[in-house]
Amino acid sequence: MLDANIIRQDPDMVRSSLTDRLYSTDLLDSFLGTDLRWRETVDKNNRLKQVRNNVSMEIAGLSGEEKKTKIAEMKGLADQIKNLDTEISALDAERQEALLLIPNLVHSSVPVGKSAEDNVIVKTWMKEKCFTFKPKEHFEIGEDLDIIDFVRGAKVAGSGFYVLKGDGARLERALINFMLDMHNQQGYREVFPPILVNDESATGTGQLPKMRDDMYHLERDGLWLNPTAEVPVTNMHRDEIFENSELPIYYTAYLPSFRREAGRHSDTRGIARVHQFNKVEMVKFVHPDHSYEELRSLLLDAESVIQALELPYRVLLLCTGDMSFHAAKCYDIELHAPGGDRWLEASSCSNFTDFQARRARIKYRPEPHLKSEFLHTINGSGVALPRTMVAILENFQNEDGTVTIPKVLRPYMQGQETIG
RNA sequence: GCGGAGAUGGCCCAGCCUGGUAAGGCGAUAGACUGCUAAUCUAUUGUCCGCAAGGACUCGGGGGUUCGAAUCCCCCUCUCCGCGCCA
Repeated sequence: MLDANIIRQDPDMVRSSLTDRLYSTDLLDSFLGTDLRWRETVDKNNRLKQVRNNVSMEIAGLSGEEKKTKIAEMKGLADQIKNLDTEISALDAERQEALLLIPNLVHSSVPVGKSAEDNVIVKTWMKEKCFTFKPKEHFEIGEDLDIIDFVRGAKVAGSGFYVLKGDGARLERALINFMLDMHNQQGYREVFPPILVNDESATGTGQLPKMRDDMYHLERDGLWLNPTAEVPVTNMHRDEIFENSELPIYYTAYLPSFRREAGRHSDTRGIARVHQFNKVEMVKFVHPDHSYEELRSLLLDAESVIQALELPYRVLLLCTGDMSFHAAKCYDIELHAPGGDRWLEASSCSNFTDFQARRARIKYRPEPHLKSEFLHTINGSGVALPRTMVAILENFQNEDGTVTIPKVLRPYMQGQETIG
């Protein structure tokens, strides 16, 4: 959520940010109009309330006929105030609605562009792997080795779900432990939050109202299955104020995540795009002055996981048109999957600046006596499991159909060196 | 799920029965005073509107009654205690 004051002061800046992100500027105009009417009405009502407060004080000191007369006079005023209150809450709801749908302002270093094609490759690590045989795609490998079972997944929950079996399940568990251990060493505190989140949490990080259709909803209890650990982890501190000395705060969390992937029709084969997936996430709460440095270091922390796994990857700086609406700046890490010669997004590292903090009211106090201000939140996957699994299976496959286990994972698999 | 007790400013806590517009304390910061620290005194220490003067709002959340609600009524959330159920 943007600061209403900034929108009022510099609407043209907001307008150009919206345009760069390929958003309509209708929301901005609708906000400005409603906001003005809201402020006028609040002001008008405050004047009436001032009269009411003053007269009520007088009444307390009166008695008899005089008191009765005053009270009679006030009845009409009470009705007027009540009507204005109703009007104000309707206007406020309207302006909040617009405010919640306006995307974050883009950082000046973000390239302007329309689609994924305009993203900028800022780093490439390791050469794409060359094979002396034709590499298989991960779903073939998974089924040949009987470590991924799509049929059983579909039977249990439906299309878009799968079962990991035997060494597949163990590899998943090894990856989770390896990643958590690594992030622990990098200074992130491990947490295991609720998987279900309420409306306030989903609004706090920006999933609601815009992404409503992409989340699973439990109607009866009013809860959502988290689409990313970013939601519960960030919302742990909703409505909290930190002392400056407590920042920065780093968390890491392993959590299953759920996405309905409504309206998606391509990429249905395999485990690269599924409804339920594991992810190890990093979340930072930082001082606004340091958020871009913190983003860079978080990106490096995510990269180091992939480097340790010896997987070829590249880092993209997303353009304005391809960024999610709550990010001010975002890097994607893509893994190379040689089976289908594809690049798979395994991590998205974003600086949300004060966008989420304002929605979720997460503040810090610059100095003990000073007014609290919104801090900045940053997060990134470190990293998404299924796509890492795809990259491992496809990059480490051998001609005989077996898969070599990356060295760093072997301690997590009782020293086992291959699957199959 | 049932019964009981609670939720008050950054923190603690009074006020609620009997409606009159949030007392007091702690911590923090600034100033005063004092060889220094401490103590003491004074001020500041929630949100919104407003350039400002100023005003409005705020007692877990939402409704209602009233000229006026922390206080009375209704609904909801969370916490604690007991009971029930349960991996």
